[in-house]
Amino acid sequence: MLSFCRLPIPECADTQFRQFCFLHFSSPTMPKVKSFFIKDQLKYQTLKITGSQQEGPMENGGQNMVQVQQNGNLSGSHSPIMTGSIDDSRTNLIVNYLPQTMTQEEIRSLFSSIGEVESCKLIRDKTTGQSLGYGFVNYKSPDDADKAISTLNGLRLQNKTIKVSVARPSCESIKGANLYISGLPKTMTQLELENLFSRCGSIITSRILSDPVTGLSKGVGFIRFDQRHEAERAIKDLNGKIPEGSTEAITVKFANSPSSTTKSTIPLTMASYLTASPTRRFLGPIHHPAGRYSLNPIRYSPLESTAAATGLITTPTSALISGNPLQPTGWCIFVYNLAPETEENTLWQLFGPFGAVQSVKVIRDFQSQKCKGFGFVTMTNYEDSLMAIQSLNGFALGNRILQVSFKTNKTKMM
DNA sequence: CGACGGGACGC
DNA sequence: CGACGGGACGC
Repeated sequence: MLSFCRLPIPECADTQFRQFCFLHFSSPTMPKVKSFFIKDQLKYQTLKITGSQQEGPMENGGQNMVQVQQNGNLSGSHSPIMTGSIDDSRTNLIVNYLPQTMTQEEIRSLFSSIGEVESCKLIRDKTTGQSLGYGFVNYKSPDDADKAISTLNGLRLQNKTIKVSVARPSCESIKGANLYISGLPKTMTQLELENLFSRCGSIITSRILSDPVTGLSKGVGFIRFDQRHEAERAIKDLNGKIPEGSTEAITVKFANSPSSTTKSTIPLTMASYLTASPTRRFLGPIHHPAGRYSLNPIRYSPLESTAAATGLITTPTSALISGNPLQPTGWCIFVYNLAPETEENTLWQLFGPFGAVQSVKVIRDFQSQKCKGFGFVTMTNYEDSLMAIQSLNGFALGNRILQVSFKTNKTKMM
């Protein structure tokens, strides 16, 4: 069942190279060919494995390895572990792409089959407790660590192929080096993405997100650099830049941390629940048009104060307003004729009195950071949105007359 | 008269 | 000769 072979990789005992070794098989179930390459040196070697998966590779592999072996000292010639040393640079492994359900004890059990494990830690989300899919295994002996890499790297567990490599020493400078990139051309490949960012530093991983159904790129992706300063450089160099052959500027920023990612969707959902029904109860039934706005209607819309009540009869279906499909996010309102200096707080102040406002957005020119004359406001309740539109459309803000309506589907392309 | 974003965060 | 899955650094 195991789709790996025991295969010593002496040159990978060199810490500098080991972390760049990749092992893969040509076939998931019956590997005939095993190859590896050292990314930094663009050097790789393939071992043809034709016989038994246990003995054959051991011998073949060991001989083949000698060609690239630099200072292999596999069998007994190594010095004993330094007593009292805290040097775990050769014993500490990072295990990636673990199955979601795998526990720390299962990991410990698996890796203990190689040799004595000093410590084992599965990294979990701080708040949810969910596995983050990676962990650390520290062996007592460097030889066992080597053996674990050669034996367990590439092991298929459930739907995952785990990766076992030497962990970089824990160091502040490698944290926060993961970038989130948006605005990528839909045609851009992962390789092209890496080519774009490789000038800024050493890329550890990259990824372009794609729609699981269509397989098409979502135009966003990730780049993890080796060092945080490299990521910072990439933000400076590439944020707002237009890739060659594209017309759109990309956005480069630090990626969310895993824990904040899971948190972020919950408050929005909660907000919809909390604001929707209780608020309406306080407003009273529809046939009672004297809402809170009727106390001072002239303040917002002197010309339309009586018309405001007529829109409260029914909530339209999603088909009626094309820009507002019935979505959990609410009703999106287009606000036009904003001054260049307009900021978000202006929109909050304008729309807040009409009910729950989920978000506001002032659209700005990237270069000047001045408002392009319009913005968007998303409100939770249809009735509140309608009241806000009817009241604020035509409202004089400074020396400008606002135009306020539900958002349509217009885009630059159409 | 015109004018309708950006985000998206990996199972 | 040839090449790579997927949240990669301690929550």
